[in-house]
Amino acid sequence: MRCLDMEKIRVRFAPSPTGELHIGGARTALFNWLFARRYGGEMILRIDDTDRQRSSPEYLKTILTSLRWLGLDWDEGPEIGGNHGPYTQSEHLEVYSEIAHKLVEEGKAYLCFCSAEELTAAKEKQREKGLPPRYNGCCRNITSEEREKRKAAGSYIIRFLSPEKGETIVDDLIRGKVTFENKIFDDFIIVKSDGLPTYNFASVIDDQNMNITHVIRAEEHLSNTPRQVMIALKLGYEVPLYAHVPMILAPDHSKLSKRHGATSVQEYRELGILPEALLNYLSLLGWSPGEDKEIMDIKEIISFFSLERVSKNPAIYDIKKLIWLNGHYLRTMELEEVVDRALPFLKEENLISEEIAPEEYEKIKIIVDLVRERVKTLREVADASLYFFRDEFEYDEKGVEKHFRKEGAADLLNQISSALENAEPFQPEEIKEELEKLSKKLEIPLSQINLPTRLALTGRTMGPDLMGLIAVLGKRKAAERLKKVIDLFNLA
RNA sequence: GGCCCCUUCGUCUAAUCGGUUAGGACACCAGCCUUUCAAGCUGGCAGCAGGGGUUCGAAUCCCCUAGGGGUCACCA
Repeated sequence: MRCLDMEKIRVRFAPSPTGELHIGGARTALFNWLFARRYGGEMILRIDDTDRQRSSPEYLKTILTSLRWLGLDWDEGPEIGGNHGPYTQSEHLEVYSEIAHKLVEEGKAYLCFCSAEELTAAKEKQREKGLPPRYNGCCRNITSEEREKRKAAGSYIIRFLSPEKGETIVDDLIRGKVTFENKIFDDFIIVKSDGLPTYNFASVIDDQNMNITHVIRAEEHLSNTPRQVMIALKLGYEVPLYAHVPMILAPDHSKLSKRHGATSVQEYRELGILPEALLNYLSLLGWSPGEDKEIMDIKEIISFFSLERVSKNPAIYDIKKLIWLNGHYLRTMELEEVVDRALPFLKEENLISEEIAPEEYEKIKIIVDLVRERVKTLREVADASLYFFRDEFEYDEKGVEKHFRKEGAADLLNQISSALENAEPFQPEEIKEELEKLSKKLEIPLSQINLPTRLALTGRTMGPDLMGLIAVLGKRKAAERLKKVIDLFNLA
């Protein structure tokens, strides 16, 4: 057990670059980061890329990008270095190999020459018999002479010699002491036939060499932990403190996967979710500040965070709450902040050009302010403001049927056009006055005027404040659009 | 199947040592506001998995059952 008063807290997030950063990984990264920041510790980023087949530099890049986008930084790791590098496992493979062979020399591990096919066949048999699939230990007692001969002849793997008696206890900060009987473990593999270490092995060595004090990771690793503890003990390492945080599950209670829709940080970013909202939401999955407080900025989350308040049970991930939170952030953030983040989405939809003149920016600001009350994502900002930037758009069919396809529609639209003509200056207040005047003159309710106006100007039956909308559009465009629908729908 | 973890409204969660009308949030429903739609405000619906103990008293402690999840890979 570690003596924590004497050393600085050091935690690590160790993704393997075999996919994008998903929501579960992001939450694990977040909890590590919060723990480090809360207690003045250090956050290390390590890349666990010992799976040659599935790891790729592209995935690594998106993971780093996602972490940075979320605002989770690291004190040591890829791209910034540190005193405990290299921070990518594939860059110091000799270390693992050396230690593995040392264990073999000491009789704590041994070479196994069984082929992958033989092993899977044997396991299949055991499964059929209803027995747990275990390695039968057939290479345990090969003589050193025989070993050298076969070693020269072909590839081999290295297995850890598991103790047959006793128990291994994992002291978990969240779950308490968890006891495993040693006899349930078979001689698991620590070095694969390609010479690369397995996760359980490499991880233990790196945690030691990087001086990791707390291993905070998802609960799926709890069952692996005794193996790691056994290795650490055999190697004479200090065992770090563990904290296994609950899993994040899909709404159908299964493990989160592609078929559950957006699961990666990157996808949420593209959907127009704000990092602030995602971080806030993620922090609430398996943790709570202990009071009725849910909307928190990152500083507050750090100040409230503690592992004692992390819950034990898995959390089912509910996108509705994330979306709601995002909407909340969208309408409470500084307007300019929202505008700046919406800009890329507007560009992507080809609503604005790459370069924006200052006066155009001011106009966009007014537009974003107008629509942000009723959208929940940045992407929706683009959709909701489409007709401000384009003159061509669809008209809501039901709306057309209801407000245009009737006697006197053309006349009404013309009257509205004239009324708007009189609004001077062309500002919401004045526009409203003119439309109200028209409503009185025609002796019809204001809504009978507003609805067709909105439809003619935007193609939609709902949207932001009509007067504000008309003002932004401008007198000329408003008149053009009102006239246009008369021809377009052949109104009488 | 073996082992391990978990179990409070549909969902995320609160309830420090056992004593609360079991609290908040999302979602849902209703009302208010209103030029539409939202937003906002107000109110409502809804939960201690089940069964045994221990105790004056249990969501909270113990046991059993059930359910969910994880793991048992030359993946991490």
